[in-house]
Amino acid sequence: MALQVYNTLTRKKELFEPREPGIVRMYVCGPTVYDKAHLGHAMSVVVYDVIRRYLEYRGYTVRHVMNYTDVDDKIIRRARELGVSPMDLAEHYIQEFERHMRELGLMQPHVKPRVSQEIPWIIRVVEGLIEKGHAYVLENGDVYFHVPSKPDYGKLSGRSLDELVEGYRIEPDPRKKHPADFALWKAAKPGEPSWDAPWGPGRPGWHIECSAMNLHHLGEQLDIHGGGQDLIFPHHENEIAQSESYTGRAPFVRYWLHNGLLMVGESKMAKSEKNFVTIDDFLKEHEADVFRMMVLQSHYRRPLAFSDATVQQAEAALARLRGGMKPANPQAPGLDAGPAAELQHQAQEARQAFIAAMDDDFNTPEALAALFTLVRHINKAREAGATDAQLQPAQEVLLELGGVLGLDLLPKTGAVDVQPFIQLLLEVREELRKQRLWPLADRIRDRLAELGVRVEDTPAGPRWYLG
RNA sequence: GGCGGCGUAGCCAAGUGGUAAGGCAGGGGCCUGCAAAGCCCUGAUGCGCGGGUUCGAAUCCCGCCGCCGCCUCCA
Repeated sequence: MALQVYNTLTRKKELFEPREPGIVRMYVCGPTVYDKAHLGHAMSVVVYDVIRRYLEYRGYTVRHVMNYTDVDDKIIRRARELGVSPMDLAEHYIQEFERHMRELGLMQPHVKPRVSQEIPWIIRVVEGLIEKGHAYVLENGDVYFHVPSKPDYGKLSGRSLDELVEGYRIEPDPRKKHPADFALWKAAKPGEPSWDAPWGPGRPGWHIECSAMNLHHLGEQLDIHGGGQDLIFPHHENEIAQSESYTGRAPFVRYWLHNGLLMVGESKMAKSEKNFVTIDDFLKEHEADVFRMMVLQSHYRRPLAFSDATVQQAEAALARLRGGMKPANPQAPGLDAGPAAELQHQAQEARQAFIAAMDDDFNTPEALAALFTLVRHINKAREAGATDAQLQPAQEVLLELGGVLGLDLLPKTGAVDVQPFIQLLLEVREELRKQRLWPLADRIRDRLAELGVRVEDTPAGPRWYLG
């Protein structure tokens, strides 16, 4: 078995073979930092976090780059509304996004370049494109990429230039040589951030930053480029045009991965739809793994339904996975050698099924199905009287595979020193139960639950856990 | 209008030619003082609709219907 990934460029699943064996160069489009991030952004970063974790689990060394767009029309506009400097505004939201990444349990990208710090590389690429005849400078200092200079333009999004022109819903700028030409550099305007360049001061257009950052941090050709499906056109199409025209090398990207969008009812979660839930608001009500679970329960290329019901379902599913990690029943007699060995075997099968599922274009719903099956086997073994020592190997597999998905399935143990007190309370409660003083016994259980200690009675005595 | 994609049980969602995973919710049972947790059993004779190809189709082809994304900033 080998890893297969779906490539937007070819619209097929392909055998994954990085250009340099064992090394994966991966770039993911990050946010434009002009406002609070919502769950749509969170979905994207979680998807690529899982992909990276799995690649590393499979033994690849991943070099992961995610950019921050901190120079942009929207940032400038919003800063003006708020009366702050665009750079201060961007810095604020970068810090906030950094916090989100920690709260969501994401692995840190190795490099997180910002447009404002990549200007020399951007200028170098724009200059190269002008020299090679792929770009031209207007009188006012704007620089445009000339789309017809790239004959295979449209290969990613599946559009021809003719189709594009027909589809235009806005009047093309008459100064452009071709209606599809797009800005690489916008001439400086009063009150906007700008940098000097050989053809005049200004700031970069949106698409050029990713080409320049890739060149700088990953080289001329990369293995994986990810982003939301809404970035396929024009952003990624333009990125290909820029990079391949500049370097003269193709393909710029071996595997283009695009995640489906987060849906609220029938439309995508977006700022403009006013249907978004911010990451902060979600995390006030739920832990991060609930969101991750929701993302994992659907395939990354498909749209993901977001609603109160799907959140609740994810919460329940997560609790079920964690249930597999519960300890053995008190005074468990132990399993015979046969059934004990059977559990180990089932754990190995679960691992194989998990890998097979993930190898098939990161099929996380199927991978989760393997984990649920393992949980059922563990639960059965526990009910059959397995000891902790007998459960442990299978539980370690569960923990390992959950970890590959970025889930923390380990029950919270809390401070060690509270345990004697809980034990004491439970002993007292057992006495009360023996004397059939149910109201008092239930009160202890209810009060402990309020304090976050869940007590479950079993025939052999009570067990408890934090949660 | 153009391009891309989707439509699978109450909900979420895998499966892309070999006879429908998994989770949630629901029902029945076991266990239990109760509760919780867990275990067992249970749900689509059918995968938007209508044709076609095939020994065989949710999966391929054709035609409809509905929905979404992109074509303007967007993860």
